[in-house]
Amino acid sequence: MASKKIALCDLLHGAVNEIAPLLLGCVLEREINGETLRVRIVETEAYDQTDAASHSYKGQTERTKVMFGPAGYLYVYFTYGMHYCCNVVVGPEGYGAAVLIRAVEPIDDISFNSMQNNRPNGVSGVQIANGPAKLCQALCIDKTLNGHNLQNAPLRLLPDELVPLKNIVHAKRIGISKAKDMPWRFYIKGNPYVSNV
DNA sequence: AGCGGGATTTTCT
DNA sequence: GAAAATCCCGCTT
Repeated sequence: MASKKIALCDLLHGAVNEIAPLLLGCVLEREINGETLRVRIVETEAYDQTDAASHSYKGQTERTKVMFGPAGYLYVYFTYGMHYCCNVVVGPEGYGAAVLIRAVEPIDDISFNSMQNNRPNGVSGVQIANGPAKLCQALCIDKTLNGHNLQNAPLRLLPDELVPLKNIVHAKRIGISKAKDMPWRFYIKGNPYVSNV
């Protein structure tokens, strides 16, 4: 036993604002077109049903029903007429909570190159995945993955290195008009892929 | 470096 | 009918 591995279901047990920082450092493994892309999560934001900025705030709807389902599933929403963003559903079934994945870092060159090819107009460098809609485009995540179980192919969430607390920055959220002051955005200190530093 | 606007469609009022 | 958990481009300091 070289390292103690955490099970996904254990990691997702608790309050959403406690789980959001724990997802930093976890790996997303996306299988697409015969390739396996691996990225590390470097920035997250917490949302739950007590929060005026959350899609689950006004109760369950057709769009948000995945947020009210069991933990460990993917909630994908479409916004601004052109963008997808993805969340990891947490919390007990019946409670609407999820963690928005805001930025990821490719783990190897194969992942980096494929992700860059998935982004239009020669976007390169950290720009390929330093935002919630950017990473969805880079990893080909759209509404067909809404409600997907993250323990299965073609998209898995794998607990990995726990990021030490001293390397995690705790900040206000970005891009929302309500409840802006809730310090529910988390990112890895100094990581180049973090958005809007 | 920073601000402002346009793209474009789903979702809810 | 309006707003939206965004991104990108162009213009101004």
